[in-house]
Amino acid sequence: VDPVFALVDCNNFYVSCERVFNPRLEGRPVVVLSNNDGCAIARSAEAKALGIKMGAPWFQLKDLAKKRGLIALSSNYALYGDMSARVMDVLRDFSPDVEVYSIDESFLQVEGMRRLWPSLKDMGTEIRRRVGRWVGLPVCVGFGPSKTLAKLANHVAKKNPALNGVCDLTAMYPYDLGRLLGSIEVEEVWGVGRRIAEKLRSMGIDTVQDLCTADPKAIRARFSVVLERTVSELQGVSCLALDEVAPPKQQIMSSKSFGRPVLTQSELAEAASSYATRAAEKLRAQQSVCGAIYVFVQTNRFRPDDPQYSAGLTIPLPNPTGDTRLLTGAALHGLACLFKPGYSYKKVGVMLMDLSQTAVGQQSLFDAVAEQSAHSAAVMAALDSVNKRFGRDALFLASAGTQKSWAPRAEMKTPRFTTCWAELPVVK
DNA sequence: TCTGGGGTCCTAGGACCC
DNA sequence: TCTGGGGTCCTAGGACCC
Repeated sequence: VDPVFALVDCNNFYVSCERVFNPRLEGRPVVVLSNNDGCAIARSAEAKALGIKMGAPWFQLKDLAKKRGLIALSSNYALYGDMSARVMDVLRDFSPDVEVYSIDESFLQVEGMRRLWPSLKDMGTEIRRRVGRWVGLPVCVGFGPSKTLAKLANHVAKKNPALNGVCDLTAMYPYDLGRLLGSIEVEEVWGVGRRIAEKLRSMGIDTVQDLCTADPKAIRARFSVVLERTVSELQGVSCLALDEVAPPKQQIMSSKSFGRPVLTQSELAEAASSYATRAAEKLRAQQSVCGAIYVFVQTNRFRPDDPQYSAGLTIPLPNPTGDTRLLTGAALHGLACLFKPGYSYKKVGVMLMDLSQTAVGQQSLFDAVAEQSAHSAAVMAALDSVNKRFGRDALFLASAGTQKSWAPRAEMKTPRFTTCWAELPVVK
């Protein structure tokens, strides 16, 4: 049986999540901002109509807020993560084979389920209806014989209101499909970014159809095996399999911009300790340990007249560990080496590298080290269970600080409506 | 005053090995 | 005239994704 993939993608996901709990946002231009209230990373249709670009800095949009009633909200990841999980649960009713590709989109493999429906179009329409009714979010559905074509179908569904949010490329005649692909710019293809699009255009490949009919070997020679695969996928040959279980991450990063300039080593250290703690939690959640930690600091590159400084340092760990105390200690040691007074710092971050799975961890040659690491794992298990029960950071290292006056700004954040008892919506 | 934070994969080139 | 050749591992840099 030929594979059929569906790509289900939520429309303006973060904005749509906010609208579920604040219907007054319907019909109005709304953007959700990145961390530190920096850039617009989600836009309602009305905001797009005002000409607001993806990634536009908020300080440049404030004028629109005054004059055109643009509403900006800080990002609320607790809310979006929970809404995402609800959507994915609904999707699992339509196929057992689901790959959660990002917070707002999933691939489904549906060839085994299609006979339950008169057509794929009907299946897609029901997916839309059910996610809309049960979760409250609008989605679009694209079907294709490969993941790349399913992605493209989703794009077509989004751009053509007449399709009512569902596009099935598998049902099209080759001639019509060719005409359709010929009307879409090549950069809309999944895996073709700005640089590759530029190079393709210089070769006379402007539309998706041009890329689809290109010679795969020539593409491989001038680009790489990745783009060659993309061409095959566009031709309807599925090369990318559904990945149902996400493999453990190979590196874990935690870093954020400061809400204000930071000058002192002690404040940088609080932030580094906080981010090392967060990264270590993610590390343990995927049953990994890490063999090295990278710490970096940066000044504000958008202020070229200020003295600039950017540096990083990798600290190898003598024994792989997931212990917040050891990782924080290493991070702070690195920071002490990096810190130079007299600069106005904008960001600090840590990256955990050289990860391995706890179960296959190499045993230490020395009994004392093995004993220590067993003790450390027990302490971390206790720490994680306390924080799971009483809330994040119920128990934390004092080095992370208590005031955190350097914390990123989030001045327009909505409540955690679905994940925090104290912040449940109230109906009056 | 004010400009995000995560990730992945591939390639090229050098070191090194037999 | 006439430099071997094949392989692995590592790193840096570049491209992409959301």
